Amino acid sequence: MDVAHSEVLELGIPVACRSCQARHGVVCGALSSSQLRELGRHSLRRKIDAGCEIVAQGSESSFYSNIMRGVVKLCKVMPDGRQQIVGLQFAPDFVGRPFLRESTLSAEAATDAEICVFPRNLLDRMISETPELQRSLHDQALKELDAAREWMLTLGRRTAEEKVACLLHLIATHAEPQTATSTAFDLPLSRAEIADFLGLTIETVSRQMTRLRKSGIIRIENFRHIVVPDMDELEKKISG
Amino acid sequence: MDVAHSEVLELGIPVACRSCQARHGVVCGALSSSQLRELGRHSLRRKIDAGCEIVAQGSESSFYSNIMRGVVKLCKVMPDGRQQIVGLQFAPDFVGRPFLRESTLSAEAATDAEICVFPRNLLDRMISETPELQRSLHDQALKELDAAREWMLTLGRRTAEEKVACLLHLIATHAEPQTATSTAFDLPLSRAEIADFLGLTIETVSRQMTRLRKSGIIRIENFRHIVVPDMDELEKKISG
DNA sequence: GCCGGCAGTTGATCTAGATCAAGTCGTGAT
DNA sequence: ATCACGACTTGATCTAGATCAACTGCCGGC
Repeated sequence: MDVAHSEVLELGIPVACRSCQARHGVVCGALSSSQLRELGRHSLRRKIDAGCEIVAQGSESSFYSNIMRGVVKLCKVMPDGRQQIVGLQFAPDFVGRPFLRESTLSAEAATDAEICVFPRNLLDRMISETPELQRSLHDQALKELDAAREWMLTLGRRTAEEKVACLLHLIATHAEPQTATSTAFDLPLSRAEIADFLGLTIETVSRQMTRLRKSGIIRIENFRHIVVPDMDELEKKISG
Repeated sequence: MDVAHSEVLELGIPVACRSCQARHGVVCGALSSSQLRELGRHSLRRKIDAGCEIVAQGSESSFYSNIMRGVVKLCKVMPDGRQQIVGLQFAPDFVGRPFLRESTLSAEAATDAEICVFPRNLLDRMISETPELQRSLHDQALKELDAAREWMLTLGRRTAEEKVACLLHLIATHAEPQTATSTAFDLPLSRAEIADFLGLTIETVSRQMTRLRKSGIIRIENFRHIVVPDMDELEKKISG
């Protein structure tokens, strides 16, 4: 986090400033400075290691968070162990389910991450007092809903190769482009996680990755680092 | 609609009353009587035949609606014609995408239906003026998001038989139960639509339906009418 | 430097569900 | 009554992706 842009609040916890909302999360951008100060007094900034759980499926959670850095995966698991990743979240997304205490999914850091943790009661009160905050959370919920439905199309109707291309495209759009057409990024997910996101097996994911590599659409360096020389070529694999 | 419970407003259009929100849609339940009167003055109640489109994918829509009766399906289609139903909506759900003019999906009546159509501009104004309305739409968005993610698990990780059981379960929970354990309902979707909802083909849907029939979990009368003698048995097919 | 273990790849085989091809049933028009 | 058509079912076959089984390459501990 860019400390020059943050307010350092009571307890020494940097939370956010109003002038650069995008960097600091959907929550903080919608609050007045006195609300921010109060929230900061009760919030905690935490470093999270990859793989560490933020919210557990089926548990009651007494806090919300904002992602400040890193990638968070949202998972659902069935009693028999089958697993599906139902969404990825990037900074500055909000993590938590307003208006419902029990979580129907788990949130887990996919990479090392930093989050800002808010007490649930306090934030709930602020939501009901601050239409601008309600609006900003409503807005995020709708974006997630659009993304979820787009992914339903991918899960239900695309081939394995298209699915993998979709995943690479999704992650590429959250990375800084290198030039007008090319992008490079580190995959935040293992092959097993990609499989659980796409409804495939590890082996098929691997095969489709090498297919895309052999066709020249991507380069793979050290398993996790991906180079896309031409995003248009990648998009052609998706549109169907 | 229960006319005894409605206010008949200017233009003779019955819209809603505050005392029985559930019957009349998430929008009307959150409004004051003067807002209701204003909204009613610019709203239209419409009967819609099965198959008729309410909002087209990719189009700009200048209205929202509330479902008063019937079932609405939300579809996404790919350029090459592959199709995925990404959600079903029942009365009293709200139809439309707040904060975004262009629709990324189409909404189509799955059965004969009745909807209440609101001008977009007017309702947008009311949303920004009425935290209670914002809250109620936020709440519906979150419910749809939960449902979408549950369905992602179904699409990505369940077998064909489980998928069909999930669909029947979903529709059964929106029908009036007959006794403590048994339910009966008319399917609002054709086999082709069920296939597009589950990411399967017509033939597999049909085969799995007869499998469930032969195993005694459901009875099928006249193709479209389903009897579930014991909902617990149906749920067992789902949990995995 | 060697060893063990995890993450990923690649190959051989199997199978759930797709595809192709007849069917049946029910309904509405002539 | 008969025909035509659309919605659904059923059967035979095919195939994309799953499963099973090596194998590679990297990284960390000793």
